[in-house]
Amino acid sequence: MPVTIQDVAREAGVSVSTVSRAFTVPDLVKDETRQHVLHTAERLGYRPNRAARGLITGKTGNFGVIVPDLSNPFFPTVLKGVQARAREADYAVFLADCDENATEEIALVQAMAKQVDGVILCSSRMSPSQLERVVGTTSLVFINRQVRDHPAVLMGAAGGMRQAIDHLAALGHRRVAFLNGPKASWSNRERRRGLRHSARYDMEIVELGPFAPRFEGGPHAADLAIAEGVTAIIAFNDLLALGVMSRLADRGVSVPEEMSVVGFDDIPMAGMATPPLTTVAMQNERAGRAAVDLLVNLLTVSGAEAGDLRRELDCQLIVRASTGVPARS
Amino acid sequence: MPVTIQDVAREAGVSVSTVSRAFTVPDLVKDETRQHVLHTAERLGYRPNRAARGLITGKTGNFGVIVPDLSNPFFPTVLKGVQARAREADYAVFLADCDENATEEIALVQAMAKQVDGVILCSSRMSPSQLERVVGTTSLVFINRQVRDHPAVLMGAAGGMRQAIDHLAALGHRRVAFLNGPKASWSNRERRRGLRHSARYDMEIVELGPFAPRFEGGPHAADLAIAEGVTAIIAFNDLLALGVMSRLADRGVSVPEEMSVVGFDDIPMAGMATPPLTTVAMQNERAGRAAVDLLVNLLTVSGAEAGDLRRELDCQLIVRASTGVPARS
DNA sequence: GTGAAAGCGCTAACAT
DNA sequence: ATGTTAGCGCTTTCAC
Repeated sequence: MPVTIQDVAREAGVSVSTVSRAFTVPDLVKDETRQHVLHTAERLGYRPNRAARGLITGKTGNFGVIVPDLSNPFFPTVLKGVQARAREADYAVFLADCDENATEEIALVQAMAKQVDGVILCSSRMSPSQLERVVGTTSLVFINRQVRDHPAVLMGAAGGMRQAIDHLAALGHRRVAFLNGPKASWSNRERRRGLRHSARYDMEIVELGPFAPRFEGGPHAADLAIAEGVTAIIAFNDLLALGVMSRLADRGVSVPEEMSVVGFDDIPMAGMATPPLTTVAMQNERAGRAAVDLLVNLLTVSGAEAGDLRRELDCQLIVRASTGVPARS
Repeated sequence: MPVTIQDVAREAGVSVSTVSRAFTVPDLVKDETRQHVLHTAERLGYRPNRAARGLITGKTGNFGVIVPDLSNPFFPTVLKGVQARAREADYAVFLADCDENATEEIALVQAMAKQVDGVILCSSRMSPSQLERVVGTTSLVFINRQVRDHPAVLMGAAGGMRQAIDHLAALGHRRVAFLNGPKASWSNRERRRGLRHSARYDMEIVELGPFAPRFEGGPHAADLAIAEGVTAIIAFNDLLALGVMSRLADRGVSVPEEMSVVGFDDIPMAGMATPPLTTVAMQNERAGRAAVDLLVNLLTVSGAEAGDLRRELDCQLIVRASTGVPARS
């Protein structure tokens, strides 16, 4: 029932090779013939079967993306960028959600491998040894994870973290909590690194956690932070920050008058809908696009010298409301 | 470089047909042989090439999902359900974002068609005539869209809307605004329908919009609603509601003391992080799973009699905080 | 119960 | 510039 290349060839009165060439190497067929073939194909509603094509070329025109958890709004924003860029580059994308489970993640890469030219691993939860096992299965590009010299898009936290610290310091905060995210998370290490790098003699940092990077992790984290007597909280991400704020409200601690809260990630909605939450905006969508660029480049280029394999994106503090209230200290 | 069925056959000392059978029709090969083959395959790390298989069977083991906008947090939650159920049924999923653009949507369906066994169209933005054009391209299952007798998962709004209306009435509200979403949206029609169906003699409904179902649409909507002198606002969805609340805060109108706000969709974060927002929770994840069930059923069953083609999910009002403040009226 | 061979839709040599 | 042929990795008759 589907229209094949044979059908088009027969209808157009040429050989299949000519039809094939009209699509893949247009320059090799006479202008007039090509027009005719293309027109016939259009009329018949022919669309090349990429799977069949891939069988012989070894290229599928697809790639995969694996994210830890779709219900974490951070990932859809990255995906949005991936999607947009993928279509521009004429790639179709397989999506999978590994549910924060490294074993699942491996299985998914392997399941996808044969149907894709490469896979983008978003905030991979795999251990280094697990990672080694999948490397080589297919072309890999990482987002927010550094694996030896593999291509990666890294969303740095140094700039945003420094801004956050300076901001809080300027408001008079002297004792601040940092709520750790997942310990296997590169982003968490990166944020801690930024934190240490921005250390100030006049500010004490209390590290808490790790906590699940979700709303549900917030309440407990808030209780611990309050018990520590801090006047400001820097949460691993917005979701956690939101959970924290919810608990603070329940306990009658007002933000930002009594407690300043800072979150990471760019979930514009979070900060906009909850103005006292100050956030460090990440360039999620751009990261998604960059990852596709890297992958396409990797697959296109001769291979040996693949140009820059690493893309670093920075981030920026966004103060939406009156976090500008000095700590009572 | 990849391990093929040939490699396994050679290594196991059997023919390719036997290997193939060991995987697809295990009963047809002797127990002992099968064990040996499967073991060898495992050892070599062989994974059948689904594309090649699909070429001959006509089934790819993949399906596609198209959503209007990944940055609308409603869709990722549905996707989460789709993903979970897809993996259980051993399907891989193609994802595409049509950017609220019907023309894109058509193109995406056609582009996917050859690589999938079916497509799930989530809140399709296509016009009826556009829809007719893609029907027949591949098996289609709709979410929140009714197209003749095509399989669909419908998230009804009647129950939730009635609860919302009764709730607001009980609080003493007599003049309530409904902020319309996209006019091509089935969900919007469904919600309006629920609204009319729940009409009360003691309550006046002011319809406004349509507005984009996004945070950005809220501020303007809020201004119009205030100008209309309503004491409560029912927004098409949570995103819009959040935008409304943001504007209300800017204008010094406190929620819920001076204005009650109700949103739709299940973006748990929205209501949890912003307690004065009352929401009607939809069963997004379940809808995603149901859609996959429908599709799998459609592809598996003999075809003629495909069982139930429609799944209706209901919704429920969630009052998280003190919306329980009577209108001053 | 197992093997040999044909062929799915397509592209890439190799002719012409 | 175009046609012919041989497969890509797999399933599926058809023999044995």
